[in-house]
Amino acid sequence: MKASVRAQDVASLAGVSQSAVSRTFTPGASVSEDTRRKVLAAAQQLGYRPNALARSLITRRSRIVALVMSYLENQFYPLVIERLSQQLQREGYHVLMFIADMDEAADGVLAEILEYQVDGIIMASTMLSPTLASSCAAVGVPVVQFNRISSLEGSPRHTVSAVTSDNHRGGELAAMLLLERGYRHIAFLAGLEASSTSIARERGFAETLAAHGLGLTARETGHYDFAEAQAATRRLFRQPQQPDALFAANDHMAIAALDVIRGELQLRVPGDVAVIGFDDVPQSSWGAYDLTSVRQDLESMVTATVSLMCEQMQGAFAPRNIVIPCELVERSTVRPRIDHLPLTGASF
Amino acid sequence: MKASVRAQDVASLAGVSQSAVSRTFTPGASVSEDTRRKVLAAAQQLGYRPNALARSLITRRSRIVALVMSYLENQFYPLVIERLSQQLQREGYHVLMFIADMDEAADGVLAEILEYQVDGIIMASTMLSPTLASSCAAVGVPVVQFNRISSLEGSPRHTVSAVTSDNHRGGELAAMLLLERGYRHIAFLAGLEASSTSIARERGFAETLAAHGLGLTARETGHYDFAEAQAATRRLFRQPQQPDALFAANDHMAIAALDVIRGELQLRVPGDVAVIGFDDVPQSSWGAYDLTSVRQDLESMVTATVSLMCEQMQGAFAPRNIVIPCELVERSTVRPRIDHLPLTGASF
DNA sequence: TTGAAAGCGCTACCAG
DNA sequence: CTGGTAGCGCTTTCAA
Repeated sequence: MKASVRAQDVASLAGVSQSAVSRTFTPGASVSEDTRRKVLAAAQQLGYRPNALARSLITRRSRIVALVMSYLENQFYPLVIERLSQQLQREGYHVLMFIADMDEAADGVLAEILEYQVDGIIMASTMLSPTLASSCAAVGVPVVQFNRISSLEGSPRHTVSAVTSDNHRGGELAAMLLLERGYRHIAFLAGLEASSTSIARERGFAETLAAHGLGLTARETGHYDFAEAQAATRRLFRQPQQPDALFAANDHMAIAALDVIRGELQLRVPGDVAVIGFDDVPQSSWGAYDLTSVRQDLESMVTATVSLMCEQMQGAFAPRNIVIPCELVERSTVRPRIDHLPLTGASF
Repeated sequence: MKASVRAQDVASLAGVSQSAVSRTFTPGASVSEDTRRKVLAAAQQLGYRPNALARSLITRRSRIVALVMSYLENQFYPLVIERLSQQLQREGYHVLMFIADMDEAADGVLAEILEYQVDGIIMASTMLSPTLASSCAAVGVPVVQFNRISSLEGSPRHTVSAVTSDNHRGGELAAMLLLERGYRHIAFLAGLEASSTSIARERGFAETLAAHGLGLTARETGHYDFAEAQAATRRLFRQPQQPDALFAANDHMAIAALDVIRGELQLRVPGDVAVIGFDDVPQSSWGAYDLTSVRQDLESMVTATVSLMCEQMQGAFAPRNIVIPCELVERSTVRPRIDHLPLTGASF
């Protein structure tokens, strides 16, 4: 059934040595135009394709990058997969995909990945345990975290590279917008307590409020999950002091909140309540939501991740963090500025 | 930097032969409990992990399955990735991910995949050209198509296995619901003209209408794209005879249509217009849409795909098509039955 | 049950 | 530029 054409077969047919065949398929090797033609013809005739596994065994480079991910329900991540694999493909790498649970460290999974001699590992929306990080370092496999940074508690040796948005700044932008538009009872809907992104966004947000003499009216955790975010929203609005604005750690939860606020609580957005999300996923621009959001620059993040990865795969570099600016995208879930209205409280 | 522990190193430390190490890591090989213990201890100490590439070279099974996909914008497919890789992982396989363009055959990409000696290829939302299909067959790599079947024009030799929903039946269900609820000016929003799913859904839909003496009031193509589906919807409603119901080839386009119908055209749903989608993606149950849809049984489809794939990887089987039933999920974009209203036209 | 030896298909290093 | 030769790390005979 399976023919399995080897380089030797091609060599025999072409009347050259097996080495010549190898060279023909190695970019930048020295082969005469004549041999090259003969080899290519023979290869074509036999349907020969070099065996990447055998090649990797000797070159010690598999040209495979592992992508560990969870939480595909959030549309942001599918887009990451798409752009990341396209860009990696362009660099000659292939993506070995792994799905991990969102909240647990991906150790079990990664041990297995290592057997495939991957040239690098990209971790998105997943935590890398310090143990695993060091074992990757020991084997010399570069790791880049996407949209999450290592907790600061670990020793420096265990720190790994990361690409993130400027989440802190994003939180600031959200807070400034709400303050400017006159909202004063402001709530935050967190993602996962341990998530570095959620923490940074909240910090930037709360610090900016505090700088203007405001605290968080309420705060709940939605675990980045739609149903849980809905439940959290209900709790938020069950307080005696109802919020007049809500900042969610991502769009996915902001949309869940919008459904509760408009559908169940019968409140108007942005009249009664303002809502801001984070990510700017495609769904946020859908007509029925039209969500104001802090956009993550997916394209730049992916580009940075790929170049950081390539850089680390070239040689051993010190871990590096790349921070991508993010920007506010105004839609209709925060009321527009009304210039003739005097602002109460702090000035801007 | 890179230690690269080999079986030989473990053998030396454990004081056994390298073969013994190999056997220890080969399930079902005959090793004494004593040697096994010594090997495991040494392996642990050195941090040894078998090299899967070297293993594959000799066993001729890489335990890698290629997943070729496009069109991740439609939330259905990220979920497919998630479930598929989880189930494949459970069977001991790993997923090599490829993103292909939606409308072009995935030939370039697949030629590359073949070099990695994948044990099988799963194609989702992508077409496999007959040329490529036969070249896979020649190499003996099983191919399973997910949610798409080969065009019937190809010679039987080039037919490959496929898993689909019962799309024809799904179209029937949609038509029956609209007829029953008294809609009579019914339009269809197609996906891609060449897409087997879109074709089957339309056929089941149109045939059922025809059986009740009705034709399609209008028909446009949205190319499975949000913006294009919106444009197509505008064209649909620009006709002299405005539709009072719309069936879209998938939810993604149905949602795009809903935005246009409600937001731009200021029509009420389901009062003025009914909308039905296909897939039942999570977004369809979001409060702002609450879309009536034909549900594809993702879980069953994935399970069928995995078992079909495994079956083919065991030995050469004849190509097989598995069809999974689908079911109607009623939400609020089609008006409820009103029993006391006499139905006009055909009876049910 | 064990160890020695023969490759899997390829690249890389030699002389020529 | 070319062909021989020596492995990459592993599994799998084959004798012991």
